[in-house]
Amino acid sequence: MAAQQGRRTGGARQRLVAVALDLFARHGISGTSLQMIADRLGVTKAAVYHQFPSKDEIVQAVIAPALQGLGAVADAAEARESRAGRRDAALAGLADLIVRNRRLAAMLYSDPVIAGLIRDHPVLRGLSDRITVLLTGPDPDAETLVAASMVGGGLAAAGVDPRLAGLPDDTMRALLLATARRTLRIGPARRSAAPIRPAGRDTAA
Amino acid sequence: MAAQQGRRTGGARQRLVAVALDLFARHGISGTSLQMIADRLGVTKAAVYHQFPSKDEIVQAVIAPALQGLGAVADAAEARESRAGRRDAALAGLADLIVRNRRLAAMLYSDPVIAGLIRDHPVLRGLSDRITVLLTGPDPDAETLVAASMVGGGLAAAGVDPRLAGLPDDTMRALLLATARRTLRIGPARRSAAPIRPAGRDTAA
DNA sequence: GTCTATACGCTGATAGAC
DNA sequence: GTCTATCAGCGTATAGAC
Repeated sequence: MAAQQGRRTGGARQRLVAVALDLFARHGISGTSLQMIADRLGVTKAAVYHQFPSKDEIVQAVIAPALQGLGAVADAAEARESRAGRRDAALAGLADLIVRNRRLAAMLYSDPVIAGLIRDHPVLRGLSDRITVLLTGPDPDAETLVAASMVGGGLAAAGVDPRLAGLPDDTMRALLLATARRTLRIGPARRSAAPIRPAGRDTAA
Repeated sequence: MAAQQGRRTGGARQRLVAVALDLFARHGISGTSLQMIADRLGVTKAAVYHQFPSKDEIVQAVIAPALQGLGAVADAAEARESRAGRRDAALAGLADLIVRNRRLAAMLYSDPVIAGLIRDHPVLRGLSDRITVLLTGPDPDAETLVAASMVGGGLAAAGVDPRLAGLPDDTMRALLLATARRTLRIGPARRSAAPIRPAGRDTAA
């Protein structure tokens, strides 16, 4: 693993974000110190502080691509005319995002620090709500709500599951989508719900 | 495993474990300091250290009932004769455990510290593997593995979802079970798969 | 961009009085 | 069971040299 040291052109900033993502996913955000990040990069803490003014800004930089991806998925899905179309597009977009950013997605879903961020930050909260509405419709009953909750958590959990790490992306995406649709009581996906390409892939673990 | 300390003498210990669970669930284990626990109890850190020799032992005490519950579920499920019976019993037991220990279940599933514990501790790892085998059978294909992974993560996610916090336990248990069975491509539950009563309920937040 | 050096609060943890 | 007092180490963060 040890994230592509060979990339000479790649800025120090990019390498820092990559190792931070890896450490955040493994130890959690609170469980990751700037010292750990610096050690992994082979530099000192001060060098880290040269790139980012605070740990919080590192967190922000790490999750930025995922937020951008989620925003793009929500935008695209909301543009559909039918409710089923919006739901299908959101689901396909989510599955695709998870596959291409496996660890990042799980971190977004499970880290308590992120949960606090979503709780407090209006923009993030709004994004989270938009996705929920896309999946469940405006006034979901308890059954739909439970299914949507399980799909969200299930997608994120599958994304990091080490037993699934070896699955090719295409297979993984198809299985995630099919299983999620079954959970939500939707029939097999139609071809129309093509994934979108918003955010870059996770740097290799 | 410090479940039933002598009613009078164990009062402080029980309260400590209860607030620790609440704080762990909210901020994660790494994000919870002994100072936070002490403050919530209205005592000093030294008083906390009088009850437990280390933070690690507090973590152990918090997750003990869940581990005991999981062990009981696995034992009961493995006693069934048919594979479908084992799978059904495991699923029903899991759903029941989650409902009665909502926050604890989610913490077990998502905290990086717990993940490390499971990775390193042979007993915990074995328990986790037993549950997986009960749900998927001995040699699962990729599709079954994805479904099982999503069910596990989904159950835990639903357990803490604030949108579902108001659902009565009976409703929640039934919906979790039905949705999980659908995800795993199993028909409606038969009456035989009755839940087991291993661990106490979460202490209120 | 990276380094050394440093500040200072908070961390988990210990010792001993009440 | 709880307290005060104290510890070494690590946490984030800053200043200034190279």
